[in-house]
Amino acid sequence: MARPSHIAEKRKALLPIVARAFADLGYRRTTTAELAARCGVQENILYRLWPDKKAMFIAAIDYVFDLSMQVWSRQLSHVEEARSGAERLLQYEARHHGEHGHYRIVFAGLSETDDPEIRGALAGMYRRFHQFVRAQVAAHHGDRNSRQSSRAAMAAWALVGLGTVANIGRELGLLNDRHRRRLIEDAGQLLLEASAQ
Amino acid sequence: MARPSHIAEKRKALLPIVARAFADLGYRRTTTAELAARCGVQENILYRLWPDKKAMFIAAIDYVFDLSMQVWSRQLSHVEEARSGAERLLQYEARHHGEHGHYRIVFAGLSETDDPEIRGALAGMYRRFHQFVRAQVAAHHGDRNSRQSSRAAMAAWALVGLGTVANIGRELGLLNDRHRRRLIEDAGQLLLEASAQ
DNA sequence: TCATTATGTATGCAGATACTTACTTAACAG
DNA sequence: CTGTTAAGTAAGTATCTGCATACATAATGA
Repeated sequence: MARPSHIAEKRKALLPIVARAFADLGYRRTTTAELAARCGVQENILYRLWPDKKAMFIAAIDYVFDLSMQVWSRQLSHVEEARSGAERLLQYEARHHGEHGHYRIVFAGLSETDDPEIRGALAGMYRRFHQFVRAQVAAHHGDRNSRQSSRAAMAAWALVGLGTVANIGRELGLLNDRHRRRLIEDAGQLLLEASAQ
Repeated sequence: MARPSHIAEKRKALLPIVARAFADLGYRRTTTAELAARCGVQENILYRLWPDKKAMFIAAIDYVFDLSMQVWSRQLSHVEEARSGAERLLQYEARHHGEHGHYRIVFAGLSETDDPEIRGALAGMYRRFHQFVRAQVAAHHGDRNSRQSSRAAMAAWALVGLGTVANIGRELGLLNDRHRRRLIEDAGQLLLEASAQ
């Protein structure tokens, strides 16, 4: 009939702003009024794009995951024989880890883990994240898609932990850029090598 | 004059309850009304013990740190020559890591890191925590109080990260007890050994 | 005993906060 | 042109929240 909906595009356009708000303020302090103001719209418009505030938050979680996946696969697509994908990602992260502050959304979510929907979104996100890292580790070890060793899985979790503590250290001013970089590079390499059976 | 104050004792008595509330609910959702109800007192009584809600939260942060320090030093006091302190702590954590859910207070705090007081409390807590782990790692490496190597510092951060990701994995149901235990034991041992120069 | 101070109860309040309602305006298909 | 529906504006509401106040009671030292 009349006037096609542009809801999907609008969602896509506002999502980065919404995600930044949640990253800046955490879940509770990010009020719907604040979100609307940052987006330059009225609150009810946000409620036409998402059913409630929780859905906006979950969309933000998915957004930051998709974004870092995008960045990482771009990094992997640069064909280079000298280093494995894992090594290239490690080097990239050593330089750019967490520079957008998006991980703060994860911390915010981890304070709301008794909500089953938020918990589910976070769990799925971590699962996919870990799966990706684990595949890179396994490839580095030379396992070609065969049943991946549980050592690779363990190393992948440890690497995720490394990234997390690097973020915490940055956030709290306990690790400067140089230290953080060395931490990720050295400990990362160590985990990568030492876990190779 | 008249009637001595028991404020310090009351604070001490209520602190575990306050800490649990923050761990269960995060910072914002833990209302002063909720705190009062859990403590079985009226709100204004809490405000006689601490100047404001933020102070209650910071007290909770310190409390969980003191508590785990207490547990750890008890673990270290069991004299045993076969294993280093680091190894004993690792083994203990592999079995009991995060079982009180207190680390959720940290996640809550990390969502409020733009508040300078909370950030300061968290940073101090992490600093002392890391310092402790680092000393254990250095001792394991045989460095007897001399200038501790930066490798020990790095390994200590990685170990803290390991604990963090183990907590996240537990919280989100991504790591069961068995996996979490193996992760801490194996990756922990690996970090301990491989970082020894 | 009495002045002083801790402890406890009840209630108040100004400003959020998530979400809604009522209504106007503008785009597009037929 | 026109009927339909999306996009936008403005204001409202019920409830919550951190914190304050007013007042009664009880313990204690002098």
